[in-house]
Amino acid sequence: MNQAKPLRSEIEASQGGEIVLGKLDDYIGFHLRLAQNASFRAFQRKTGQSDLRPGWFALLSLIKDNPGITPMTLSRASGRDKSTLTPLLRDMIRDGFVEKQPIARDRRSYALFATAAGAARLTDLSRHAAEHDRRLDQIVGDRKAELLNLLRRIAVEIE
Amino acid sequence: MNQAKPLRSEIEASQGGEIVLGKLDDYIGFHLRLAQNASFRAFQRKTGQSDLRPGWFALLSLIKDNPGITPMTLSRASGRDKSTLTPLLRDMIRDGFVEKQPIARDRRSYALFATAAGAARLTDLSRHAAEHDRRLDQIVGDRKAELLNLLRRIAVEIE
DNA sequence: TCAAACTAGTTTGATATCAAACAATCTTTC
DNA sequence: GAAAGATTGTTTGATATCAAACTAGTTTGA
Repeated sequence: MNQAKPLRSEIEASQGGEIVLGKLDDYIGFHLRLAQNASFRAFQRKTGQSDLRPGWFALLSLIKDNPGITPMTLSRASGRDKSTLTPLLRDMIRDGFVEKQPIARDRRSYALFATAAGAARLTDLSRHAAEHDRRLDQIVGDRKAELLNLLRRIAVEIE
Repeated sequence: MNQAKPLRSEIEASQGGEIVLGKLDDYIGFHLRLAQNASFRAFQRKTGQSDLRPGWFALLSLIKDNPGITPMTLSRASGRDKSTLTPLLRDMIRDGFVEKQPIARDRRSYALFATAAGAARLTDLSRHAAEHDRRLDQIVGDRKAELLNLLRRIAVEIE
């Protein structure tokens, strides 16, 4: 349908601010990406000045709250591929925010711990992250619980 | 708080499936990323076999529904930086799915149109995309309208 | 009118990300 | 207890993405 040559009026409309989303407007995946992208960029702008890499906050937080966690478990908890974590962990260890210890019963892996410097840095980052998320809280208002539930279900149930 | 050395029980717990999300569990941004990432990966797996690049679907759909749209407008509509679009558009034009035409009144820019091949490809992609989004629809059930509203508001209002 | 400010698109550089292939180690199965 | 299979972490290769710097063209305003 609508295979005909576009009308002049349609073309004119496309130049202005009147964008037709079409079927896209009904796609959860599309809006999910738009929202996440906008949120991620805003967070990055806020923390970028504070010499923080955006991926660090979630990882450091998880390591602090789960002392001895392994890279593989961390990968699942943070929703990122294990190979993505390799260079991030290397840098966090190099910079003294995280330490690794061998695991006796599995020599392939290692246990991760936040150092005192890591905990301090996390506190610092938490200020920015909390500020950012407070903005998100404002936007969603009293429907936050429901939103979180839906997002959790999407993350878990999609395969 | 909880600055003390981690208990052995905590360490053990971190190895298993019991992950403590801590403050993260209350962060919209965190769950947004998790959900988007999972959804994106699932979509990619579904369409990857069909020789489709995931970024193409939204762009092609927008070009088809907005004949004559410029890269800049497309950038805003798709939520991606203009420089991200450059190589994507180049490839879509090279492969004959999209055509560009000069704009008389602004020689810096150009107008984009979907070709017949592009429309055909879009139809093909739509099948996969619709299938994927039907899965998302199942997960969110009757709260879809509300979810879309929240996601739209986040994308627009965060700055 | 024409210089200054702005805007559109491209190029370049830096991250982030996944997936596949690999090596080392564990676990299972016979 | 040894071979086969599974799991963990790393390396490598391919995209996607943004931001900043750049070029070319347009708009503004003095």
